[in-house]
Amino acid sequence: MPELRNPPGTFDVLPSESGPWQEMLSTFASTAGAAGYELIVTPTFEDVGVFTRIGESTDVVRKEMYDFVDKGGRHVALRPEVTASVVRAFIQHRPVTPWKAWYAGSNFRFERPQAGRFREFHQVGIEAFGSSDPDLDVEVVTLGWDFFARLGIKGVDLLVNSLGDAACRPAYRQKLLDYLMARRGDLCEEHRGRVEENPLRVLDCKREACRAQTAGAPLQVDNLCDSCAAHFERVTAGLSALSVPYRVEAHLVRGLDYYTRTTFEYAGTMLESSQNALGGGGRYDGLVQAMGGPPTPAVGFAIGVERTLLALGATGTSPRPPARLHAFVVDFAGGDAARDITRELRQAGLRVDRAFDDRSPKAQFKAADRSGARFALVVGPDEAAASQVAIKDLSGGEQHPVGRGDLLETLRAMLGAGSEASLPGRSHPGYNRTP
RNA sequence: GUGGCCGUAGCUCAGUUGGUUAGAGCGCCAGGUUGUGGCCCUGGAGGUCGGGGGUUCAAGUCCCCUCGGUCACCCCA
Repeated sequence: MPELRNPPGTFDVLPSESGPWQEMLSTFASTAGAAGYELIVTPTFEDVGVFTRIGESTDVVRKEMYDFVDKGGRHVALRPEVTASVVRAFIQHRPVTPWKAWYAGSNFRFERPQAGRFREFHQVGIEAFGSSDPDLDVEVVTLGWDFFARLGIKGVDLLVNSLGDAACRPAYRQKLLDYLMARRGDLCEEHRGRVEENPLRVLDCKREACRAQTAGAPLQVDNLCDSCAAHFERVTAGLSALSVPYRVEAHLVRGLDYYTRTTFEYAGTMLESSQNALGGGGRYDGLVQAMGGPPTPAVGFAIGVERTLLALGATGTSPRPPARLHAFVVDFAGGDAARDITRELRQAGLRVDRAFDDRSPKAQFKAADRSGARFALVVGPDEAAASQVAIKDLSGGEQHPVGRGDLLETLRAMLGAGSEASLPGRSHPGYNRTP
């Protein structure tokens, strides 16, 4: 065992297995970009206050925060999620609305790692500020759905719910609390003493005791005020109109308690592990104001990169591996040709690699083969003396010389317009690895 | 924070009731082919048996502690 290792709950994505990451991020970028969302980059750490506003009673804030006092005496925290940072940036910079942003990056939560759960994990997500139009909810939910579809992931369940707003949530909360208090003794041990703290949580409890009691509990969706009911109706109607299959899950209560009205989750039914939420989000019409900004409705989602990659492995569909090399230079005539040719071809837009350390021809050809390159460009003493390069097709074996000056042109012709599609693929054993 | 299972070469693993210099396959490097990969043959490099302590004439093997991994609870991405 090496002395120095990555910290618990973190991991390396090695060059040989980073293809799916790149594929996933570029797919997300183009999906969000096509809908008018633009990249936002915010700090990975913030003043701890940015995150405590997202809900003092949530586990994320209470016990999972990676916070510390820095050398300047500031109490900061590595972000446990990105939404709070985006809201902070929105308030700080006051952009004109509607304001639509997407992001990708690390998040940190101090928890015991397990399948699909890490201390540093990655999310991609979008946030849209300044509109309470239910059709924006539909756009956001659909974007996430389409993202999974574009990756070819099968078996995603879309769960939607409405948590109401300031007008109808308190009344419902009281109604639910009355119902639960009457059955308090039959709830699970955990919730028996915490009903008043957050009655909605009980609905989400997975224990048998609670489930039995909450089966007939009043539901928020049945107790929405007129405007929330109309909003939710428009959202579900929109999803139906766009043929996005969803299921109303009245017990869906998300972990961050800033959500209002629409909440949703993408559940991976293909995952064997118990962490099967691929992503989730909702509307948070009160958060901007709660964090000191102007009253501004907003909606967004976050999707877990690791879990989505797990889902890709589980469904057996993998993103196309990245293109490999066009050519690999084999030079055993001193190295000048390798040095010059790689530069020339790379500047011309080709993907080219070479060997170093003056290795034997055999070793260099072996390296060329392993690189997945389509052609080997061979320069030995004979070719060097004649100012030639031998182009060898690595899939077959035939080889013929061309003049040094004709190399680029000839190679381009042989590659067939140099399209990416002409590159050989390669299997990626790392695709089914976790993460 | 709590619990189950697991730590032997880069990877996947074997190692007999504790008993001599700890093995295999794959991978890597070299040679077979004075200049040619993918197949084959031969050879080589690579290990404080996660770490520490204990029991014993003797520990990879048994005991304790610790670190790490993994899965689950909780919660969530």
